[in-house]
Amino acid sequence: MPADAPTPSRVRASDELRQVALEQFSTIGFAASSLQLIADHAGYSKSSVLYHYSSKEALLEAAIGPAIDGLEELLGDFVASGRTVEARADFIERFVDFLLGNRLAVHTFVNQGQSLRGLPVIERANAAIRGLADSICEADAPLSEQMRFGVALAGAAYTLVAGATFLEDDRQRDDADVRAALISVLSELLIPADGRSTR
Amino acid sequence: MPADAPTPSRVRASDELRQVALEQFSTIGFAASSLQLIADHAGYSKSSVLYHYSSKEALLEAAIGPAIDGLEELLGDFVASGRTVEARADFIERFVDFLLGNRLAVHTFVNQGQSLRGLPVIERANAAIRGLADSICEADAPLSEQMRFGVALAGAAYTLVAGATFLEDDRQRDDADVRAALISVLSELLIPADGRSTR
DNA sequence: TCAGAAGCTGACCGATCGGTCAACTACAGT
DNA sequence: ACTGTAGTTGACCGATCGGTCAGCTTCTGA
Repeated sequence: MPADAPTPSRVRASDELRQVALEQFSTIGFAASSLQLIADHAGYSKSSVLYHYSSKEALLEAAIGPAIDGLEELLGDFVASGRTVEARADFIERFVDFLLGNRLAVHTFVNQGQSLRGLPVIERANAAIRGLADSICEADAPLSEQMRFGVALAGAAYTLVAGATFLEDDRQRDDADVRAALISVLSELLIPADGRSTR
Repeated sequence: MPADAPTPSRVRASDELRQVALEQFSTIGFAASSLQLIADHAGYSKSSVLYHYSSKEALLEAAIGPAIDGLEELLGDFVASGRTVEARADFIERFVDFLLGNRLAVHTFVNQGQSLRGLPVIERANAAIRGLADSICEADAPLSEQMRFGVALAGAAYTLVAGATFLEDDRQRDDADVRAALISVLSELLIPADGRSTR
């Protein structure tokens, strides 16, 4: 088989397993997602899962690793850019897009970042989240300012992510509408206006 | 032993176990908190845990049930009161106090409300959360308004709760300061001002 | 003194966990 | 036709899970 052929009509088994695993990890949790269950949902045997991924932890890494990469890149760019109002506005937009494009992965490492401590990939996610909080909000800022940032970021992430938990039977929103509304609310909270200052 | 004597100098074993269990459930998760682990942390045997609580699920119920009762009462009072600005302000204050007084329990059923679906006590918690979202924000409100409520409530809950996850090595905040800052931010988001309306 | 309840424990049970291993099939290159 | 490799699988392993049970102590009320 040519090396460049993307396995034309059939999806790769490893991709299938990674996607099924991500769905399980984000909905019922990593601990409760047994390899047997993932294998059943994907239509394979447990042994096949362990053939493509050397361990359950490796499967988690494959499932949420790329999203963490994206978050790290987002964080790096924001730090590199100035602390200007424009940089903030740009960051908010990219952050919302990131959330919308990585809902399941974000749900997984945000909700289980505490319980899964010790796993390298989770430590990486926690470091990124912490870096995000630190960079967007300096330590000497007043507490109400820090609280505003915390509520904005956590609220945005959890609202999207918990939409799957508590609003899933609701009519599915148009992503574009959600994006606009979320950017609006976040800007209101994070872009300095009237009396408040950036630092 | 007289029935009214509160076991004077010694704390009750069941209370001790309930507290240890709550700590474990909120930090490493319900699934990962084995009865053996809880027993070890409390200085009892696994059999003793199952003597005081008929099952692991009963232990969860004892650990987070009271907090859910409190949330339901809070919700009921808010629904009973009018939809006035004063009612909202009062609700925000009580809500923040509730979060501060039930951090571990809230952490548990907010973060694991999805993965633990099926357990009666968790269903009760999810119903309360959903009722809260529904009552504070009517379905016909504009999306940006709903998003504002979602970000506010979820952000507040998660900020306090994730403080334990990502900021625990930080110097511990004065609860009174946190309370004031959080009430300030939530009021800014939820109390209708300038152009926006209550419905 | 003694009956009995309360509290606590180790031994044990079946089920399930993550993971290993040898064997089987299908197919590519030679 | 032969060989090697990728993919897949069931059988199996030790560990741990939640839960049951019989038995041990300690104390109390009659």
